[in-house]
Amino acid sequence: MSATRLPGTPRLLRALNDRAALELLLERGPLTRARLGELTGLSKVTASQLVERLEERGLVARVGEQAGGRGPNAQLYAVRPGSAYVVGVDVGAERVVAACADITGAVVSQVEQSTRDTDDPVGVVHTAVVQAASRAGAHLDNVRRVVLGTPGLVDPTTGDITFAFNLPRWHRGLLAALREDLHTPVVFENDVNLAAVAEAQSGAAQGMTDFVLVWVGAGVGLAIMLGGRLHHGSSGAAGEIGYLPVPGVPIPRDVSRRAKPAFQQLAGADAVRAVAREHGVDAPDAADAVRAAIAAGTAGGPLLDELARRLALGVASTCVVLDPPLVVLAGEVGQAGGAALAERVQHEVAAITLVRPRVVPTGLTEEPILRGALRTALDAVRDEVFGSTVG
Amino acid sequence: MSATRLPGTPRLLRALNDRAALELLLERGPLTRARLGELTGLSKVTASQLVERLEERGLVARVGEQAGGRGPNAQLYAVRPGSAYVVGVDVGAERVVAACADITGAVVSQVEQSTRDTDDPVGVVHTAVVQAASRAGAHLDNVRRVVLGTPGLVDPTTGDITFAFNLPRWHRGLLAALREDLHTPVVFENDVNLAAVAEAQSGAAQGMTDFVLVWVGAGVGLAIMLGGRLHHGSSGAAGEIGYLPVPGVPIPRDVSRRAKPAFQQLAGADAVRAVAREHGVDAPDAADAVRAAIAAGTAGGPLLDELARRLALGVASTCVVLDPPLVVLAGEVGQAGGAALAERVQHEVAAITLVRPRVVPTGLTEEPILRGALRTALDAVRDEVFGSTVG
DNA sequence: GTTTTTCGTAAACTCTGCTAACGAATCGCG
DNA sequence: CGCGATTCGTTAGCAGAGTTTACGAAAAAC
Repeated sequence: MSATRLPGTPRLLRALNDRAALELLLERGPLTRARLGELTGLSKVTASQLVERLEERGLVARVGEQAGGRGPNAQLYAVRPGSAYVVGVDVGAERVVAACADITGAVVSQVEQSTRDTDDPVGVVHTAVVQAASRAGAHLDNVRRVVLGTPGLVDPTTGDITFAFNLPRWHRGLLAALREDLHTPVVFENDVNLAAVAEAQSGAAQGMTDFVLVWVGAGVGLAIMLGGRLHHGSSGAAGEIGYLPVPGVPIPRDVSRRAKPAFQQLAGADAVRAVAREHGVDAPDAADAVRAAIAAGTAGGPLLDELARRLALGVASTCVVLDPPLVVLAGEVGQAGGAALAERVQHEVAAITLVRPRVVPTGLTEEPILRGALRTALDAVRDEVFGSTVG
Repeated sequence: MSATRLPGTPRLLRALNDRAALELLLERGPLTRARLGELTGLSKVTASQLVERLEERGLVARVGEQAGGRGPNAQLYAVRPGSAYVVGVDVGAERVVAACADITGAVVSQVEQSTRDTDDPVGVVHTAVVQAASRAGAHLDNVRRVVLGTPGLVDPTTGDITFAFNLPRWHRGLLAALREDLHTPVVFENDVNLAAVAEAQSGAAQGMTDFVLVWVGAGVGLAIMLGGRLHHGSSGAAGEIGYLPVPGVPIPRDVSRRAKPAFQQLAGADAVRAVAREHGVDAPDAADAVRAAIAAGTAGGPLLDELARRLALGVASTCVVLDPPLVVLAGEVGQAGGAALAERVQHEVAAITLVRPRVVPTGLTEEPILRGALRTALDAVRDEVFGSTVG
């Protein structure tokens, strides 16, 4: 009938303040009641009651005393790590890495397994998740969310994988299998998107709310971070820049799963190897080729220039549309290229468009996709456990 | 010292509820105290006190009675139109249109003037603003904001125009001149962005929070609406798709103000006229040429196909990056092309990329830029006058 | 003309946070 | 070593905001 809004009852204040306090405890480490009052803007006595309340709910705990001050020693409080856990998984084609983090974000365990020598890859993933949890000492009931990072597109309405270009077929059964006996939400997320989340948390885009991450590996991909949130697009296909119609490659007039996307053909790992060969660098792996070029110093310049010229076409298209302040180059090739490649791309982009984004290489080496998966899971779980601010 | 957050004091509730009530009064017309209670979720008593408060603040007023019910006639309340005004201006190269709207959004006056026969265009704009206000019966002190829609880029930090491709020089002096004696905020906004705002309010994108608008006129431009808000980009240059590096046009290796942007060369009005001539259609104006092709029925097909093919390159690039659910074609050429052109573009985009956005022509004929300017001004002014929800 | 329903307003209560005051603990200084 | 100065945490009373309950008055229904 009438779309009634959420009322504006006093109870809302509690939720708001409790949430703010918990967020502060996570960000600024253990805090005293008094300090928490200052930071939230609440009075000393209200802050004190708030802590008591959260302690009763089991969300925070006393973790020590702060000596050295003038008056009596203040009690320090922190979020209780054990109040909830999450599991993140990097589901690659050949290996699976799972990790478990507590609600403070501390990574408590990590498991890696190969899927090459098995004929039950779904089982492998499943076991990895369960193992990660158990090694963390987390009861499965206390694992509140599992986020799986994979290549391919995720349908934003169903959460299923809709299009998987070079993705093993078995990923399909994964959601169902995990959801069946883990009584917890399980979600997919695109791997490149997760890498961007990690980059924003502790990589080259630390503290930035707006930037894009260009992934250059076997395929090329793009993650878009706007206002601190990922932009997925209406069908989850935002950032599939492999399909950019760029100059220099014939545009397939009928997109099918067979046709090779234009920009991908120009800048994917296959293309990188081919270009490297033309420049006299022969390596089994695209990233190796790039590293060789960099090691060669001046002699490697022309190869890097050519790669930058190609990448710049896609980066320029992206930047002309979005005008981000920062572009992060990631993926095996992007990482291998380092500052040398990033600088060249930045220069090249500035040459062909008006926008002049900063282009930098990834600042992460250790499992960016996995870290991003954990972070994504944490954000969602904190909303649940701490009580959402918005209703 | 310590970055204290906003407290969570009871007073915040007032602000929240008052704001919600005002918003409802704007959206759902005059309301009784009881109905307002239902819609906000507040109790009858609180809603009643709320109305009283707003009436004292001069923001709402009794506008009648609702007879026909069972009990005593309920009093109807509505937002007082005169509590604030805004002025929007479409600043074109050859003419200026200004309009004044009251805080309810009703357009109260509209003024149009040519800038061709004068050597003081700044004065013309200035006069138009003042006239629009006075004809609306609004005292200048009560005009709380002026939004100027112009071509060119707006620097998000300063609000000044940073880059104006084919923009008369005198726009520079405009901000200063208006701010000098109007004691009110004056801001520039890109005209294409404003068209998108209007389209979302009452055009082809009505009710959509995510879509893009492609402007095809003398130049080509793009406006990006995400989550109901315009995306401007870090330097205000988001959507300058004239600079897209598309196949079929040599990419200028050194972007200067002289060099013609690639996609612009392919799909701007000049290109449209040229293509039309090749197809045997000779018209003084690009939009006329398109209309002629449509009027020609089957015979005009090939021309429209070619235009769609060209436009699709830019639209595809945009959609590959953003994956919007809807693309609106606007501008003189986009409007002239109507459904015939939009359908062809939609088909063509689907052929070269994986994403399949709906492509439709603009649903607005009357001064979209002006309407968008008014709407933009209103959104800001309501935040000020009603008290912002966020602090 | 009576009954029923609804409007608007009081009065009393609940929930939340604030200010003031105070005992207790700790350090600094004579 | 003792006293004063500070700061922690708590208790008590108050102020702001919304809720439930009750009620008189007005309009329609019967």
